[in-house]
Amino acid sequence: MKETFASPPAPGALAAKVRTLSPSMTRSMQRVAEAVAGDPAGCAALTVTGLAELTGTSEATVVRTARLLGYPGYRDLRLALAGLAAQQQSGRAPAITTDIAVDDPIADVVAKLAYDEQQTLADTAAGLDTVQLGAAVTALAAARRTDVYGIGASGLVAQDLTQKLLRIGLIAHAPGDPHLAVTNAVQLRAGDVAIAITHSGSTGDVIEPLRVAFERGATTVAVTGRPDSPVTQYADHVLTTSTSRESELRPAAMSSRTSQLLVVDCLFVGVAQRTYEQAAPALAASYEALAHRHGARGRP
Amino acid sequence: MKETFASPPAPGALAAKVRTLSPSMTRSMQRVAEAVAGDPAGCAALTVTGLAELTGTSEATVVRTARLLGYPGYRDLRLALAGLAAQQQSGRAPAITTDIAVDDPIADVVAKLAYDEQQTLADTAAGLDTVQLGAAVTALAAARRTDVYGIGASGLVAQDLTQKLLRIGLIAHAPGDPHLAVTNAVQLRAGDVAIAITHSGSTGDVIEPLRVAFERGATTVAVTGRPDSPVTQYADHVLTTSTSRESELRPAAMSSRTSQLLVVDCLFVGVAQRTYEQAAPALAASYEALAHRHGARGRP
DNA sequence: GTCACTCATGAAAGATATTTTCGTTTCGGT
DNA sequence: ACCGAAACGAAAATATCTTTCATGAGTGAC
Repeated sequence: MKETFASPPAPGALAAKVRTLSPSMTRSMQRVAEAVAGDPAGCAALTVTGLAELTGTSEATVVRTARLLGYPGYRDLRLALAGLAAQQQSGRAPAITTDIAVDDPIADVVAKLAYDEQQTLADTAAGLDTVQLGAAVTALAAARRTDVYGIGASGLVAQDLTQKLLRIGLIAHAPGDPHLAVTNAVQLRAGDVAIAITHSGSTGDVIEPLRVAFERGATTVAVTGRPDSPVTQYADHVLTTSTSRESELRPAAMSSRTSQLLVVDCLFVGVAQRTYEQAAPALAASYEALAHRHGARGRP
Repeated sequence: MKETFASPPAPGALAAKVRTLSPSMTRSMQRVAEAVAGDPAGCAALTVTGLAELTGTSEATVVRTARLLGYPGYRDLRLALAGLAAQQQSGRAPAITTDIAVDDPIADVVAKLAYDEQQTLADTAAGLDTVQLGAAVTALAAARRTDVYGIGASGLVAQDLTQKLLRIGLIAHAPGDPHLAVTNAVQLRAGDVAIAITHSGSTGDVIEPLRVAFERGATTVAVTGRPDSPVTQYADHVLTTSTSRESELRPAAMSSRTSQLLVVDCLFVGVAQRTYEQAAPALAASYEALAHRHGARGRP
């Protein structure tokens, strides 16, 4: 075996090459070349024998055609064809810009959702004020205790942040009940931190505890999609999340959640960096504990 | 669980799949998988024998690895590799991510986190089995009631899904307590749906209620990063989430959550499509209700 | 420690796919 | 009608891929 390295198969050039070489081809070869140019993806799935049958010719002719097109043999033509097919496929992506429709096939739904969330992440990262973020991180790292307020979908984000902070040894709460939240907020004082998470910035149940914390002298942070909304009134630092367009089938909650989670992750990693000496072993310990638990229960 | 491998050869998902399946691979297979993920273009140019030599293993091992990655044999893996190589060549980012370091400035943290999560989303979307997803959606749309099980970070995802399903008028629960979960599971019967969300696939507290639901005849769905893990044993449909590599400052929970949320969103939108007549007014109604609430309390 | 057992592994046999060879067919010119 | 050249495909030869099977390394029980 020699394993010849053919000239780079020049992706899009195939159709052109077929046209150029067509005159110098015999009838059978033209049939093969046509099939290949017409449906690269389909042909890539066929063996020599398969392609020979499809075009009503023989294996030998297929190989001859491959040679004429500049490849050492059919095997290499096939590889090039697969590459071409993949490129074509990926080029056919921009159907994504449209909204999700009721009759979209499930594969499109996946693609569109993924794309939208990626977009949301990019927007959020671009729009995040790193100065405010840094200030919030500093406050968190030094806090005696931290409260995180959120309701509904944002409540889950609040809990997510709380879980993470607990993992690195900080004291954090995410009261689920609005009354409990206010009760908690009353306990805060200077040096503590309160974080309110609300997309609209107008959720009374979340604004209220933040206001209390603010008045008690705690450092307050608002994570909201509306930097001009009521909640910012009581926030020392405002972190803006991004809102991509919503639609009937894609409620705003979906993208705001993605955005909020990115912000929350940034807060977490920032704090973990600042408190590395304490955070690293704490993280390792909680990881260990869970691993054992899984080992013990998972595989009987 | 049946469906040992039914994964469609989804081109972009390869690196992710390697990462996902790596734990269940033997040493030699890992060497092969690594080579393939590391240099798709180079490997596409090699025959089985060549790749076996390169990785210091045997042809048999190479074929075995190809199988594990979801292809019928090496030939098909090679074809997919060629496709991948072509895509990379045509201007797709090589995906070089440096880990987050302790002394990274906060702006870098934001950028890296956003990029990683975007990557995770892309991987998940590419690796999601739309057939399984469709089946799960169908079951959900027709379910009398739905239970969603999850613990820790995955518990929040479970709640997120539950909240969404409730919004479109379905009956869904996400019991937080493991005992409560089992108690709930006992109530399920044929036609109902149980969904287990667990990254490791080995969380006993989540497997147990799913097993109960499974035995009661409910349709069971597992959302997990490990398609070969114990939880899939009791799952009619397995939805695989993607795992990007974790690091000290970036626990696995972070990217698995992103991935899980995408899957959950897909489920939700899929169900909303199928039950559009019912879902659309329900969504509108809940939107209305919240808007009034914000208006009333937000602006005093 | 030893034994029995499982499982990963590669050598080689077996099956396919590709390439080459070679004889037949076709076609244009005389 | 006959000749020669080129096209073509059947089948042999080769390369490549897949499967089988024996071996040995690792693991847990005793």
